[in-house]
This record gives sequence, structure tokens and C-alpha cells, in this order.
Amino acid sequence: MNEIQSELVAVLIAVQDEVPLVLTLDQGRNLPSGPLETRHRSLQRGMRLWVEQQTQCRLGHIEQLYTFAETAGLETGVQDHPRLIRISYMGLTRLEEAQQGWRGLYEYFPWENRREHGADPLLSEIARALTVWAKGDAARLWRCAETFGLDGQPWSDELVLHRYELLWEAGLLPESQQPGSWLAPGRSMPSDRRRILATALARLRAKIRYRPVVFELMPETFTLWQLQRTVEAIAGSPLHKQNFRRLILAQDLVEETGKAEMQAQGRPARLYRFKGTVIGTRHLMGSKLPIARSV
Amino acid sequence: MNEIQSELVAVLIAVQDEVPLVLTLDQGRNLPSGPLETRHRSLQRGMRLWVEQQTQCRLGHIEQLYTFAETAGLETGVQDHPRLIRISYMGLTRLEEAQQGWRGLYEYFPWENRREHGADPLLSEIARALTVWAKGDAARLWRCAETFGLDGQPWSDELVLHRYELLWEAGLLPESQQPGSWLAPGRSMPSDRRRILATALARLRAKIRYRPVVFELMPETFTLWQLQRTVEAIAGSPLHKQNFRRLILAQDLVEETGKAEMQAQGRPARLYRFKGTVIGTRHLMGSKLPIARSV
DNA sequence: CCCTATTATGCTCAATGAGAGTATAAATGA
DNA sequence: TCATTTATACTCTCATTGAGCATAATAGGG
Repeated sequence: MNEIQSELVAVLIAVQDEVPLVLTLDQGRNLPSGPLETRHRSLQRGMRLWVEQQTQCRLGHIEQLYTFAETAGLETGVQDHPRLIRISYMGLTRLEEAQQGWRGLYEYFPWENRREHGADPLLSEIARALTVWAKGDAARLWRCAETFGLDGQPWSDELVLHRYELLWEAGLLPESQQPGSWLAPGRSMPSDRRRILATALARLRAKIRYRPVVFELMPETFTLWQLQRTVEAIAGSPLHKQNFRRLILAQDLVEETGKAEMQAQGRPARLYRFKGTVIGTRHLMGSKLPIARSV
Repeated sequence: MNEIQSELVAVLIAVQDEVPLVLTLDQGRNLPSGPLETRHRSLQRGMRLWVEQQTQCRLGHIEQLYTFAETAGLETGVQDHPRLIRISYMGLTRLEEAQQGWRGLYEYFPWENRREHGADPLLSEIARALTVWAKGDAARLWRCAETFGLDGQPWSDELVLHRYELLWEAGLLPESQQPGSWLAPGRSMPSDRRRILATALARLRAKIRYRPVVFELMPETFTLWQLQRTVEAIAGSPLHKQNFRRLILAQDLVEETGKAEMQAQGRPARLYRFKGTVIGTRHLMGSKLPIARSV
């Protein structure tokens, strides 16, 4: 009865040199998307083949994110049937060398990267702008505090999407409906695209806690320190080194290769390998990471 | 470029008398579905209005589940473009009195209800049938054990979808492609529908652990025991009474009404009220429940 | 009115796990 | 040889959790 168009949108994520990357198009203003002309059993399978054909990336973990509808009447003001359905997916991959189109994920969400900053002047600026927007409304102030970890509230790394939507509503983004005078720094995208990106990061951060998906982003062999740096890159916050090791080793997720990696300085680190690729039940395995639910 | 049809599918869930219910159509063989002819901003909003109009239920928490594509050529064998997209949603509601069309959720998944059974003869039967199917293949046996908690593996209540898919693959369901001689008990549905149902239960079980969505299923005031019974109904497993109380009270999620409920026997129980409905940030609140991740 | 059955509520104890720090090991280069 | 650097091992404390025991408040029967 309802004839509409449909489209797949892909958020492809890799981590290189401790920096999370995402594949973009159009000078970083867009995400890869294509028609769902799949001759395959499932959307997921079609998605995988399409991506692997377009890019040269082998996709590891794939996950459907969200389905949006776009009404045609958005511009004209006449709200109508939806005309376009966008089904978004996240895919994880390894990136051997630098490639075209990959951009730092945190360029789009600078406030989500809390690895080095101490007091974080950016967060203070955002807090100030949000306070202005809240205009003393208690419910709004409460929401800002909960979302951005203000006023003694803990910072929760999984609230990526909530934070993006709050900034959008508050008019602090270039793509907001009524952008204010002060805008949060960071590379912009059309709002629905950056929203998908935020959804992907939120889902990845949530998933990495209890499923061994980090390993999809790692090379064949790796040191525990490299593994930790990758987790930190995704989680956006630093972890306690000794506890990280303890937890990983206790879970029997990795095995030693017997080799070690020599770097410029210090004691050589042992190289490990993920055990789950051998066993066929990756998606069933659990995995715990010492990421504090809140700081 | 690709003109296709689209459809919303709703999984509406309520709990009545400690039994989780789902709204069905067609003698319990189908789920409510309708065209996405929404004049509204988002799919979610359109979904809510459509459901509240069709049924008389006020929806609490709403969540998008998954989007499937159905290729037209499935019957003819000619794999083709997808012709129909199904966007599925889960909605939680309260049910005052018994109403038409609501059926016990565990009628569809008897093996997921582990509240009373001790040794569980059903699980043994399933285990036997799965072993036959596995034919000694180590990977298959391993997957069965992980998924159904066999051979000393822990039972994980969130693997609802994995279990359904395994049973389907193993030909133990009436809707399987090649149904075997022994079929698991339980009410059937066309495979894609029961799959959506399984997705909903899995998501609900996962969500109930860390977001206060149970309260969407509760009446205005309730005793802690009623709350626990509702959680148990969803989780499918019994909980430790004293620890449940401790955890709920420690989280400041509920407040006393000052009243108490008299029942036939025993000490009267205090009535509580959820505090989150007052504060507007329900979706941000956390909540912990003493559901063991594995038993 | 006392006693028992029944349910709600309060409390204790041990085991576990997480956060954080200290100590030791194995490399490099001066 | 020694300082430096990074990896790895161990310890200690505190919070959380699982489990059980104890007490409180009701109803009903002698």
C-alpha cells in the first residue's frame, strides 16, 4: 500500500594508532550509503557483501543500529507519508594502512574523548552554554547534569546519543534547527547522519563491555597494552593498567603466542592472540572490561 | 530507485498475575501490524499513536527492535529485491483487566520459563533432540551447550533469540524449514513473527537489568513482593527475596506511600510508588536488579 | 488469650570482585 | 654499572553480592 524508498547506511569503524576512525564520504560530511538491492537472505548479509565490495575491508562484527523514516514534506512543511527509510548498520574492521576517507571519530564528538584532558575546558564551555539554554528550568538543568556529568553527577560513557541530542536541541550544533551564537566545536554533518554516528558509538561502547568485539578491531597478534589502548580509544577514558591485565587474563579470552614485541624502550611485551576466532561461538562469548560504569 | 512496501509490527507486553502477556491476533498466530502511514515526526511517535488508537492501551516504554526485509521470491525460489520491510517495535503497558487477544508469552517459549521447574524435563528433552541434530559435531555441540546451558554451562536468560534460532535451525519447531519428527512444545507462529517475539523478550530481559522499565508494567502502587514477581516473570527465574528488597531500596527508585496492602495471610506489606515518574528523566535513570547473569 | 502458620522486613556473615597502590622483571642506552 | 622505561606480578582494602537466620506483624484455631 505504501510505496517508499529505502537505503542502507553504514558506519564502519576501525582503530588505528589508538585513534578510532570512521569511513566517510563527501569531505567527511556524509556516511556511505546505498540501495538495499540485495539478492541475499537477510539485510545483514546484503550489507556485508555490499560493504566488502565497495571498500576493500573485511567486516568483522556487524550490527543493525536503527531505522529512520524521512518524510518528504520536511522542507515544504506539509507533513506527509514517509518517503525514505534509512536502515543503519555498524561494522567493525581492521585497517592495515592509512586509507582515503577515514576520519577520526572524535573529530565529530570532541567532548566524548576524555582520555587526556584533566579539567577539560571544553566541557566547562558546553556546561556554560547549556546552563544558558536551560534558563533556570529545573528539569532541563537536571537533564544537562545527568547527561554531561555536571554538578557532581557521574560521566556515563554510554550516553553518547543523549549528549548529541541534547546539544542539538540546545542549538549548540551547526545542524541544529535554530543554531545559537555559541557552537560546540567538532566536525559537523547533516543532523540525521551525525545522529547515526552517535548511535554507533553509543552501541559500540555498550557492547564492548560484555562481548569480545574489541578483537575485531585488533590485528592478529597484539600486546595487552595495545589491547588496552584500543579499548580506551573506544571507551574514551583511561583505564587502570594492572587491573585491565588481570581481568583480561582471568577470562581466558586470549592466549600467548610465545613471541614478544620489541619496542624502542622498556621490557618487551608478550604477544597474545584472541582465542575466540578458533571457537565458532564468538557471538555467544562473554567478556568483561574494567570500564567504570561511571567515574 | 527501489520502491518497496513497509510495515510496522508491534510486540505489546504486559504482566498480569505474574504472567507476562503479549497482544496477538488471528488466534494467537500473528502480531499486530499496520502500515507506517505516519504524519508524525518519527517512526516511534507514529507507532505510539497508532497502537494507542488501535488498542486502548497507554504505552509506557517503547523501543525499536529490528528491521527485516522479506524478499518476494521466497516462495518461487527466485531471489529478488526485497519487497517488504518490517520494522518491529516493543511496547510496555499496564493491563487493568483481562482483555481479548492477550496470550501468555511463555506459551510461545515454554523453555524460557524457569521459575518453578526443578530438574526441568522439558530442557532434557530439548537437549536430547539437539544432541541428535548435532550428530557429534563438536562446534554444534558446543553451541547447544552454550545456548541452552547444558553440560555445566550456565543458563543465560538473555539468549532468548539464540535459543529460538537454534531450535529453528535444528528443525525442532513447526515453522522450521525441515521440521523433524520431535517438535518442541509451545504455541507456534510463522517463523518471522515468533522470531520478533523472541527478539522482544531478549531485549526486555536485557533492558530490565539496568533501566527502570519494570515500573512501566506495574500499577501505580505496589508491594516489593509484587515488583519482584513481575521481574521474575520477565526474567523467567526466581530471585532471592531479601536481596531483591535490599537492592531496590538502596537505589532510591521507590518511595513509601504510607499505606499497606492486606492479603489473606501474613504480615501486611507496605505499598510503594515509583519515584521516576515525577522526575522527567526516566530514560536516563539507572537501575540494578539482582538477576544473576548466569546460574 | 496463647500458639501456630504465614508473610514481610531487618540483619549478619562470608565470598567475591573491583579499585588502587607497591614491588619486581626485563629490556635500552649512557 | 646504573638510570630509565615499560611489562608483569602481587597485595590490600572496600564495596557488592549471595545466602541464611532472626524478628515483626497479621490471621485463625484451640
